[in-house]
Amino acid sequence: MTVPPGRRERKKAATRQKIADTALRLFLERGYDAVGIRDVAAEADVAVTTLFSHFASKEALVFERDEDFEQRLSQAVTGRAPGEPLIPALRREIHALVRHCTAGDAAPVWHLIDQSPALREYEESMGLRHAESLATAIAADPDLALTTTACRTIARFVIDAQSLARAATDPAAAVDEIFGMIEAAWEVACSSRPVL
Amino acid sequence: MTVPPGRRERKKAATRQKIADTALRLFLERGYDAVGIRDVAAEADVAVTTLFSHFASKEALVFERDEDFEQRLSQAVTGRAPGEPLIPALRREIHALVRHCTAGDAAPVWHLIDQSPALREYEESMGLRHAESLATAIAADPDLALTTTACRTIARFVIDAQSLARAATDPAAAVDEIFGMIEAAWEVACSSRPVL
DNA sequence: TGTTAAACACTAACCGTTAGTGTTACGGTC
DNA sequence: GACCGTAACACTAACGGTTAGTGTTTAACA
Repeated sequence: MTVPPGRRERKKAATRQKIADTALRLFLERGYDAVGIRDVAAEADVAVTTLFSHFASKEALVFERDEDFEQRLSQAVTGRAPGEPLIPALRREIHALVRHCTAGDAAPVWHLIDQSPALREYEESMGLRHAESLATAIAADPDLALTTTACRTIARFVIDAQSLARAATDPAAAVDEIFGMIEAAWEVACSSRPVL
Repeated sequence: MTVPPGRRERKKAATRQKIADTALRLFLERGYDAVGIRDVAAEADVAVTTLFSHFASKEALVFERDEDFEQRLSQAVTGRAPGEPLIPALRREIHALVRHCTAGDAAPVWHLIDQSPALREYEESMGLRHAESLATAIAADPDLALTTTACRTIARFVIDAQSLARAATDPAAAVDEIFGMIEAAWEVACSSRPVL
């Protein structure tokens, strides 16, 4: 894991990165729908099958780093300071994520996403995956001891917050507004906990 | 609108219905992935292009009546008794929808959906559309006067409730549990309303 | 009755994706 | 240092959903 990876793995990672970079460049230049898989493969100088051995779908080329999202959310739960309440920790994380999407160098990519129905649909479905893994992280916390349904619900709400805030005119304010609502939902879930 | 439709429209509706029925029968018999569009078209005795002039995609064949969902949700808001609070009205509607999905003659169809990733993804994306139209209905109620963000948030939560409850072991109990949380979120949204 | 628009049909293709089949090239082992 | 197993990569050919292009029939309406 921590030892310097062999040439083979370096080459593999390089190929993957070259494909992803090429794809993103072409998508930004010409638009997502105007670029075919065969174009990307040719420009990256790999075979189509090679491309699909690195990425599960055309959409996955755009969401190359989506596992980071998933991990960051889970770690906001599992890695928070002892005794720190859950919702503020999540709120901080969502603030950071939304900022990352609406400003900074990732913004053009999100602009691309907003314009392609296929990408938006894929993003939603990613969101569900993230919500499920977040729910698992919440359910695993012994300090909380909530219903499965309550964990899943809160997780969904948090993902909704990210998605809704991105679309709002003032994203940061929207995060706060929605998290006010989530906080209240959270307290209901805690107070009707099965075993106190 | 209310006059008896002409022969042309009756024929069109009949063709559409025949396609939908044939598709659903084949899907239930052989499984969604094992049936191709060309199979459905041949069995319904229409051309493939005709099929696609009635349905936008293969998945849409399964969710033939999804506009009913959308309308029922909006009507639960706009058509509720004067003075009736919003959330209980929505809770009733979601209870009915969840019951319809988990029991009754629609249950086999939902079993089909649960087993196909393509159908699940399509359903989510339908859910977003439903949430957006529900949000519009909520925003249009002059008694409420909420932020756009608050309306969208509540609408999403309600759609989440439907989706989460369907997957729970006791769907009806899950609806109540989640709506307890939604009610709390709702009150926060109301109390921090822009103009009282 | 004739005009027009819409429903329908057919062919042929496009595009994402995958199966099948080899061909390298690297890493670990003797 | 030669050897073997394996994983990355390549190539062809196809499959399945979807659409463009081009007619042909049918029914509403003047």
